[in-house]
Amino acid sequence: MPKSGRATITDVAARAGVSKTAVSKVLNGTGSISTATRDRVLQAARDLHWQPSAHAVALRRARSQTVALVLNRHEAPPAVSATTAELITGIETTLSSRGYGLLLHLVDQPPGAESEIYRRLVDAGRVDGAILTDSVIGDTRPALLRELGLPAVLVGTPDGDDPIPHVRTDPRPAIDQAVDHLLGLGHRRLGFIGGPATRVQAVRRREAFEASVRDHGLELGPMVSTSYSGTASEQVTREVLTAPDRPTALLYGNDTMAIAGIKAARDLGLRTPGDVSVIGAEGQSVGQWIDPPLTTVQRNVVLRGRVAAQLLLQELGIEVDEVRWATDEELLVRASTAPPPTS
Amino acid sequence: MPKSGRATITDVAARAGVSKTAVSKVLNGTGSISTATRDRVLQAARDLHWQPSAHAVALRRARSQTVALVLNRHEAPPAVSATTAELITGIETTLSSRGYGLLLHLVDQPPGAESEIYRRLVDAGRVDGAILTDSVIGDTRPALLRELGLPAVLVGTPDGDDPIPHVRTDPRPAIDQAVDHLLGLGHRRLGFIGGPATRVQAVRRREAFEASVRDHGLELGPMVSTSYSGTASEQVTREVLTAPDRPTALLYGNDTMAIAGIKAARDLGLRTPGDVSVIGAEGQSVGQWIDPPLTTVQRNVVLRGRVAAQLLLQELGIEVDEVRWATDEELLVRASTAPPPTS
DNA sequence: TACACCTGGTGTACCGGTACACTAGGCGAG
DNA sequence: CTCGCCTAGTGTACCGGTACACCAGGTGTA
Repeated sequence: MPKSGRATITDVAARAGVSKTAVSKVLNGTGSISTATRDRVLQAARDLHWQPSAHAVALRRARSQTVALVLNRHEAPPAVSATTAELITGIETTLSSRGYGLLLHLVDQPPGAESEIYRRLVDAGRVDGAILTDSVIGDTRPALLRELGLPAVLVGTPDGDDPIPHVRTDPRPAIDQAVDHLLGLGHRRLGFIGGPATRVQAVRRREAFEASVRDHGLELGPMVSTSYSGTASEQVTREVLTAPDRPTALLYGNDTMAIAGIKAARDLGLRTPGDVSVIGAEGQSVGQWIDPPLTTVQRNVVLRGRVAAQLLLQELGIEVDEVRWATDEELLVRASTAPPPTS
Repeated sequence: MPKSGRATITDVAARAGVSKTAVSKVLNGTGSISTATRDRVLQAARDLHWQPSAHAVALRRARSQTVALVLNRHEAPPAVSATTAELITGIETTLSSRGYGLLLHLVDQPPGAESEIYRRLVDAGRVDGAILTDSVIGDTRPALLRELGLPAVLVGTPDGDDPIPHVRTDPRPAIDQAVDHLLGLGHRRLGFIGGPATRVQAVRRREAFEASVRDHGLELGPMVSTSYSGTASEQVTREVLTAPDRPTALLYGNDTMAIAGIKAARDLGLRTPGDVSVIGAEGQSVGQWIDPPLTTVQRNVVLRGRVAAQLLLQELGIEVDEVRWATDEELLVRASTAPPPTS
């Protein structure tokens, strides 16, 4: 008779008339068990709604089947942004298909001070691995996690030549597409308003832009690094557009910045794309509804999350489908870019 | 000598020269322990970087200190939307301040088919409670979770008079603010383009709008329920604006819908707010950068998440600060609303 | 003086699984 | 016929904590 409360392996064993060990073997497919017994056990398990206790298994195996995603909300108040949300989607989908859980953690301290968080997570044995994002210059997390013995994967570009497994996109091809596109339209003076100089991704992108412009035989226009927010972008854009010799086209670090930039231009009496062309990044869906529809460097963040999770599972010794990863960026031309004004 | 691998309670006990029981008592503040012993134990624990094994504790106590958030990505491909992201921020912040973890789960099946997910989570003892969102008409989840004995809290409005604890905002006050605002500008014919009729929140909002319009002594304009997406909104808006006797102002179910609506109007040659006034909902930050800046019914989703988590902790028997909750909606007037055209 | 009671501990079973050692019986080879 | 080996299991220690029973010694009280 199934009593109240959750069923245990002992209940299942009793109902099937076998030992606990037999049940365990059936469940894990280890050892040898006759088909008849197997079926009886499986039936008993179904009858009793039995699921092995995640904690008992974790305790015995010293494996929690859980992965941590620690997000830093120190610099960006909306810790979980729309992009992060997509990332989570990709990660979780892959993880759960392999029976892994995703433990989400938000941190308020500045990066680096998070070390205590990771240490706790590891010491308490809550997670088997971690996924990192938003790598910064001089990031200490990869080294910390190696020291703690916690497998980890970085979504983005590692700082320096840190050997942490990662999912990175070379920013150059998409930047080239954008620059080609603008040159094709007749632009000769391009500006760049990217993310903060503390972030590896932002720095690499900026470098790629510089290189691309030079390789095209152009002079560099204004280049600014600022926070990934609309507010910062609006202000910086105003400065860039009021300075002498203003650029006729602007590349931004993300779509929010680009949209805020368009507003800054508008406030100055400059039309987009008539007076200034604008290119965003990330490809959030809202870009297609605004006026003008935003030309942007689209990025497949869900895929990025999926690949990161696969990489981590691989790191944990789980069999996964072959991981293929080339790039996920592509220029999506809409209407915020046009030939420059004929001065 | 601290050996390799994680320290256990036995290591700490040995180092402090006491029994495991003593260490446990110190840690949990149960039983009586002299100050001297207490200090020795605490010191030993620090020395060894000891954190009690989450799984051992969970196994013994039959409590996992973890809460599930199951998101349904069946109807809305970007399972984790920007709004959901804010919700998560609120939930996680509160949870982790009490030592609780947040386990995130995405589901692809239609609502209802998720029951298997919850059952598994419960049977495996992975979580102590759950937070639900996006309640639908005829939602079976609250009943299911009651049957499973899993404490749960709903973010949103329960269907019918389901007794599930919840965080709900009466849509009426904010709708009244919006309607007052529009009437004050001189509008007399208002349209409503809201979320799908399957969603409780969307239905209540629509009812509130109807009631508000009637109570103001106006005739009802066109009212449409559609999916919470820009694509759907764009199409529906076009239909509403091309039908005879078109409204001069439109209320939307969220900001994305509103922004897509503005585009639809623009494509028809109608200016916002000159020809049609538009009001969004949710108050995503992008609304402030677009042209025109979006008037919207702002909502404090982070706070909503915080309160939901508090409620759940309370349900779990944890002491929490007094939970105060009144409403979190307010009309934020920007520039997408203006007097109607003088025909 | 005897007894109850409090303080500050110790010893051990147990939570629900898994790993490993071990065994009974059947069968093929020498 | 005997041995070895394979199949299909059983028995039990153990993972790292917590709960509960118990105990020594000091103090208060009748």
